Amino acid sequence: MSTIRELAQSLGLSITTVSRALDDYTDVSALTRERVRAAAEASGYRPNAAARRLRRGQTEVVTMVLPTAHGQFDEPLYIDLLAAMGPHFVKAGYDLTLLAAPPGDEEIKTYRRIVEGRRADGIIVVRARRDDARIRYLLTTDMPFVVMGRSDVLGDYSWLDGDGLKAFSMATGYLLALGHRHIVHLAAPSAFTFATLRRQGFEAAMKEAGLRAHVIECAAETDAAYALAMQILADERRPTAMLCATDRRAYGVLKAAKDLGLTVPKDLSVIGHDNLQTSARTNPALTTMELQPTGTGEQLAMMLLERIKNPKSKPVHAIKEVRLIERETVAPYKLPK
Amino acid sequence: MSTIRELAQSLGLSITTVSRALDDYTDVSALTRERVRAAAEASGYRPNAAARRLRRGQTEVVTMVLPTAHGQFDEPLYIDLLAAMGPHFVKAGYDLTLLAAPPGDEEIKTYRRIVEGRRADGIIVVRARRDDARIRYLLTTDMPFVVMGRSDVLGDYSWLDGDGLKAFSMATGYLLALGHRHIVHLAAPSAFTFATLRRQGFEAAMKEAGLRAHVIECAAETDAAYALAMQILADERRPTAMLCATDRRAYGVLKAAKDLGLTVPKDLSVIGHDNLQTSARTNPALTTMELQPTGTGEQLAMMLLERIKNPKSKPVHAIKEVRLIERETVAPYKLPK
DNA sequence: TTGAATATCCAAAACGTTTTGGATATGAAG
DNA sequence: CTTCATATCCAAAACGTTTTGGATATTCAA
Repeated sequence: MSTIRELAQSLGLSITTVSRALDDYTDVSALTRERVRAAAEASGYRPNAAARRLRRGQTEVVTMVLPTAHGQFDEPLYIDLLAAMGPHFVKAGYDLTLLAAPPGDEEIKTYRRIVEGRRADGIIVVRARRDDARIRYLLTTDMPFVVMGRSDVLGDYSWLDGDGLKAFSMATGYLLALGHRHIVHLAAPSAFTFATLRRQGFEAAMKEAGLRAHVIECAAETDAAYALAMQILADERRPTAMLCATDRRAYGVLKAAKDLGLTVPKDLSVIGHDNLQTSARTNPALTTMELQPTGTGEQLAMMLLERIKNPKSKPVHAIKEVRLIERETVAPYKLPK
Repeated sequence: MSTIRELAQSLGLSITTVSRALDDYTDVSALTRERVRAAAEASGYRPNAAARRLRRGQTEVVTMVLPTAHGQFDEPLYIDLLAAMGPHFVKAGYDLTLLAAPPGDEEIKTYRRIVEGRRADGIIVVRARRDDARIRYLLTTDMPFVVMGRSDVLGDYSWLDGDGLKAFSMATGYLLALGHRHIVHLAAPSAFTFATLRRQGFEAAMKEAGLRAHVIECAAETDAAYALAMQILADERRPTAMLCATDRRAYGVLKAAKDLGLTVPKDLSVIGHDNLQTSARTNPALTTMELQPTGTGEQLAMMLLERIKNPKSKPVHAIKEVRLIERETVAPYKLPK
């Protein structure tokens, strides 16, 4: 229960001097500074966070709001991101707060609570949507924020995204080079920007090869992908390869193939995207794509810290390369005898 | 940038009355209360969190510190826990802050920072150790906390744990009933309480059956389990079943079996514990044990809220049942011809 | 009509910092 | 001996709430 007042009293100094000594001001003598330092250390004094925040007008907190469908953090991807950003915020003196909010009304309310109650100095918005109410709202406030993913919302804000278009174009090219001609793209709902970009990459590559681009939209859940894949793969004119917008969708495809007695990759090649931890351990191990997660977290953290420190600075946009991770779910297409 | 002062001024009321109106005090008339409410709603007024925290002496924040080896949140288990607790804290008006700290000096420093800087009203300690410096430290403070797992540290504090002893005793009995006689238990380091309990469960069941209990200690990482399993399973007198302290260790065993050309479960039965999301998707799907995650999160949240609200109340201890999830990695033992 | 009870309001203090705007002493320069 | 710069310190204000301890009307009972 030690306050700066008690500490000052025990040293026979004013609280002003103690405060300034601890904060490296030049108008306190080296001797006094050391004396104060030692006493603070010994008594375990630490400034009351609420008082300092009130006076300074900043919270030393950044918040990430996870969009979550049923009260669950269902995206391991964002947990990894969180993990990667954590240390950088800590080093800069910020706590990282995590909140979950279901999309819709509740989501914007959560953002308002943070902004209006001044509960954070900055916000990380993840899983950008093409028309994103969160971004639209934040642009009307002076709360610094960065976005993971791209959005169609216009305005000056920093964002970072993987190059989904190029990645899916390359992955398609990879399958084409292996002889596949009938490829189905299991896409995410077009409300998400990443879905559109990945789809465009697929379509561009197929078009260039003079082939028809077969796209099927699919909800995020593995079960939804499973149900869809069961239909697609039951057809005798089934595709020889499926390019999935996400790993979770790929899991559904893998399960459907297994249940239909198809061998992956002999009968069907599968590619995902995200490189979730699980993907290395599916059997066979999933061939997928990933945006280097650690570098990304650091970059995103730095982008936000810059926005906080210097709100007038020019927002930054970064498109990061996505790399293909070849594992065991892709094989050359062989004509059935 | 709206403050209670501005709101009061615009209404021609004192800030006292506005504050009390918003907080449902009885000494403000119904008419005034409604007027204040409406104005607050319209102007988007929300109390400044720092000011309210300073005055009230509470932070409306609870913190969970994840022990993390290399700056990574490596335990999906605790993420699920976090997800389960989140909504309950939100409902009670608390923000959930997440911090990561590597075990050792840095870990205690992180706890000191929270306690001494009054950065939280309560703390959730996870992955309890037999001699746990975090618990020892927290017991010297007046910070409310709850522990996930058991510890040998004596003192009055609330904790919740799965019944690992019974679970591993039952699982061993299950394998014995299927005819297995040569079972190896891949244990966690004995510094963790859960490791000791699970081991005791295994040993008790083996002893009752008059068999030798073969225990091998193994680091948490899948790779460590893999290396150990490669040795154990290469022996021609290899076990017919392996009971693993955690799913992550079981993954290593599964991989080793595959690399050695052994078929699971025909040649080797494997059981894990935790039921990580991934475990349902290994091939074959892992038979494992789990402590109901959602109920656990809620219970833990309630325990902490109770400690915060009523620090003098008697701490609570809960041992929750663990259930076996039968999937595809266990089969009866058949004599080789 | 008077006194007490009740209803409704508010001024000022307090929470623990950081920062503003000096005050005082010392030394150097003229 | 002044004057000015410099070094070192500090009292008081401010941040935006909540709470304490009344103050003022109004109503009711006698």
